[in-house]
Amino acid sequence: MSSARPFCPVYASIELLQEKWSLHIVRALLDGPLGFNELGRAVGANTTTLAQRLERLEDVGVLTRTVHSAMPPRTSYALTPSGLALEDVLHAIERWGRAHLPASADSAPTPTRARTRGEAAP
Amino acid sequence: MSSARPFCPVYASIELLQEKWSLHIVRALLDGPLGFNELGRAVGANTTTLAQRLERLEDVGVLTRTVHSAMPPRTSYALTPSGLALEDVLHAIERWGRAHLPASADSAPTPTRARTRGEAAP
DNA sequence: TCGAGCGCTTGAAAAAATCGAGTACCGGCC
DNA sequence: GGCCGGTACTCGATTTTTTCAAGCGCTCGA
Repeated sequence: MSSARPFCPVYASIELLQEKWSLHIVRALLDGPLGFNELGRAVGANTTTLAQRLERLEDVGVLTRTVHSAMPPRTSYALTPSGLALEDVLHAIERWGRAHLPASADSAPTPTRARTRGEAAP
Repeated sequence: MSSARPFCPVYASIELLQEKWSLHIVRALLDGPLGFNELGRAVGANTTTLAQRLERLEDVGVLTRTVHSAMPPRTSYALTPSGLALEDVLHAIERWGRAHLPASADSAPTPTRARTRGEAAP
C-alpha cells in the first residue's frame, strides 16, 4: 500500500465534506437549483459562511454559480455532474442515519427543510 | 413559533460526521482497533479534539472505549456494528474522491504523516 | 538509571463560524 | 406615491470550535 503519498483523494474529500454546511448545501441542491438566500434558509446557514462555502464548492467543481441579473440580484446555484455524484454519499449517510441514530421519532412527515437551525436535544 | 422540530436523522448524521476528524477517526478504525495516541497519529489530530470527538462518537454508539489497564495506561478504541456500518459512507466518499477530485489542485494537507504541519497563512 | 511512551486534562491562543447591519434596487400592497 | 420586504452579498465584531503546549502518574526497554 502506498504510504508516502503527497495527495490522498480520500483524505482531501473528507476534509472538503467535513467543512460546515457543505454536505447540507449539496443535499439541498439535490432537489434542484436554488438562489443564495433561498439556499441559506434551506440549510440554516448564515450568509457569511454560506458565501465562503459556495465559493469553495464552486472552486472544486461541485456546483456552478449562474448570475441571471446583476440588479435586481438574481443568482442561482446548481450542482455539476461532480456534485450530483455526491448523491451516493448523501444516500449512504441517510441510510446510516435512519438506521443507527437515536430512534427518538420517525413519524415526521416533513424531515427535510431545516428552517430553524438549532441544536436539537436528542 | 411552535418549534415543529421533527428531528431529521439525516440532518443529525451530517452534523455528526461534519465535526472535524470524526470521519478520519472512523476511517482509521476500520482497519482495526487502536489506542488513543496511536489513533491520534493515524489521523493527525491533536489530543484535545481527539478526546472530545471520541467521547461524542462513543456517546452516539459508533465506537467503544475499552480500558485494558488503568495504570500503565492502555486503552483501545474499536468500532461498534453501528460504526462499522459507516464503511458504506466512507466507501462512497472514497469513490467520489477518486473520481472527481483533481489530482493537482486545492491545497490538501498531508494525509497522515510526513511533512511539517502548520501551513495556514495568517 | 534514564528517557520515552502511555491516555488524557487543563488553560490559553489561533482559526473558523456566526451575528447584525448595510448596500442598491425591484415588486407588491394600499 | 410611499412603505415594507425581498434579492445577493460584504464588512467588522462576537462567539464557538479547534489547536498548541505542557504536564500528570506510572512503567517498560535499553
